[in-house]
Amino acid sequence: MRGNKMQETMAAKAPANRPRNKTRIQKENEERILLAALEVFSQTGFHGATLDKIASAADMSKPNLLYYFKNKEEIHIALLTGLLDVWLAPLRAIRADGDPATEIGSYIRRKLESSREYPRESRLFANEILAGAPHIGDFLQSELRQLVDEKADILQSWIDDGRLAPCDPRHLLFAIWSTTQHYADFSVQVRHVLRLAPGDKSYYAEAARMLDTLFLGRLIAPGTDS
Amino acid sequence: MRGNKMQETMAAKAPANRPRNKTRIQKENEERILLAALEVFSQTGFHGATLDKIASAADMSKPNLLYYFKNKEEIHIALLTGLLDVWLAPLRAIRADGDPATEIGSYIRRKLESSREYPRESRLFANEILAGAPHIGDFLQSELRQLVDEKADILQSWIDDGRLAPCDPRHLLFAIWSTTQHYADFSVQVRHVLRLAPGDKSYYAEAARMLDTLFLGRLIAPGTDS
DNA sequence: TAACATTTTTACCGTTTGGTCAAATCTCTT
DNA sequence: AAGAGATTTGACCAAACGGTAAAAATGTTA
Repeated sequence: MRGNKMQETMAAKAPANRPRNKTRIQKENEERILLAALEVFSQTGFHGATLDKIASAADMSKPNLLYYFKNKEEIHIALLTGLLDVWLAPLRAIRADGDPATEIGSYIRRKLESSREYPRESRLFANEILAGAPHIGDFLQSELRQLVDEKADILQSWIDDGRLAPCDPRHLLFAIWSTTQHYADFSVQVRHVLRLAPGDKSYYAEAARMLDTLFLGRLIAPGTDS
Repeated sequence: MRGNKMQETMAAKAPANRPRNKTRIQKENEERILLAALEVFSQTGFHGATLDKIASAADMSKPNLLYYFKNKEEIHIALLTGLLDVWLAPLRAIRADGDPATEIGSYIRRKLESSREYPRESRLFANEILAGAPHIGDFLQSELRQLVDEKADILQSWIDDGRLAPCDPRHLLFAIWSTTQHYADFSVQVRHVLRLAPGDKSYYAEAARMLDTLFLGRLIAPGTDS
């Protein structure tokens, strides 16, 4: 078939296609678009975001935006997939040969840090899960589940050794995820309850103390059985 | 002014108006609409929900739906405001004269029960907060904050009495909210990690055990300092 | 059952939105 | 400086969306 030349031409015309080195402009603009899209998606969710909003946030015309990403969903997926490794990184760092308290404490600190440094990413992720994970169902079933299995085994071994209270390791992870991400995803509520101005992140220090008490110390004083 | 008759006529024509007893049909249909809207809003968020979807879920034509609620936002607000009391109820029930472990344990159980029984409501609420609470900002600043202040005082008195570990009471509440609501809001993720089928809620038993260990027991075994 | 109010439907409208297309402009290499 | 390819733009479109108006149908009540 004499489609060879055809393919070359195609690849040159459409930048999002097959392996063809990216131009300087391509790299710059894709970056700009993703940054703008993160802002917009994390504020209004997938359906609330419009291509016009993203384009104007990226200081770019809508057709130009669509020159780099073929539709709205592709931008969303690009953002999410770029996110997943960041999301998993703190979990990956848990070591089997460490001390339970140290490892769990470090994990909590990393997740909390992640919430403080990347609240938009956290909200993007939360939105996706809330919506039923239409785009990252595969990730949840494969990469995430496998890594959780792996780390749950480590936690289980600590339980078996009597160094950790008997509990379902996966639910322990759920508790860490929810408490740490809460400060990014529900920051509006947190701020209203604490009477803080928008953008004030001073509550993270107290949050860290609370989570240390909760996960590493004990909350209820002994000898207070009713 | 001879506008009296005018007012009466107005009130009769527009059902959503001033105090005029609701018809049987009005009560039925408003209920149907709110139920359908809860389903749709909780699945796709405010922007993802369309009047057509809600109408068809309520088995009703769109103009007919708009005969009962004047626009999309009004339906959303009606749902949310109906929700807030339910959301606060478990917190209200905390008693100052109770035992810390008992009170906190009961509170957790009530919140967890709420997540299991009303996951759609929980997701609706989560969506609203995630979006920056555009419709319930007032609630957060007034009712919620006041009640939290009140209950935080109770927790603080327990801390002062040495019956509860020193910690910021508000952050303790955050931890309870996040961990319990996580099972409703992030159920997709929970199910994927646990390899459960959609609709399977069997994980709530284990969740309750985990949260008891976390909040009422101690997670890290003593004497394991590194 | 007649009169009146309530409810439902049909047909429609303006706007927003995701997306296309071809022409124009810019950039880079030779 | 010229030519090829990459990028940007303006003009446009069909579908979806939120919402309206008025007539038709139904329910209620005296």
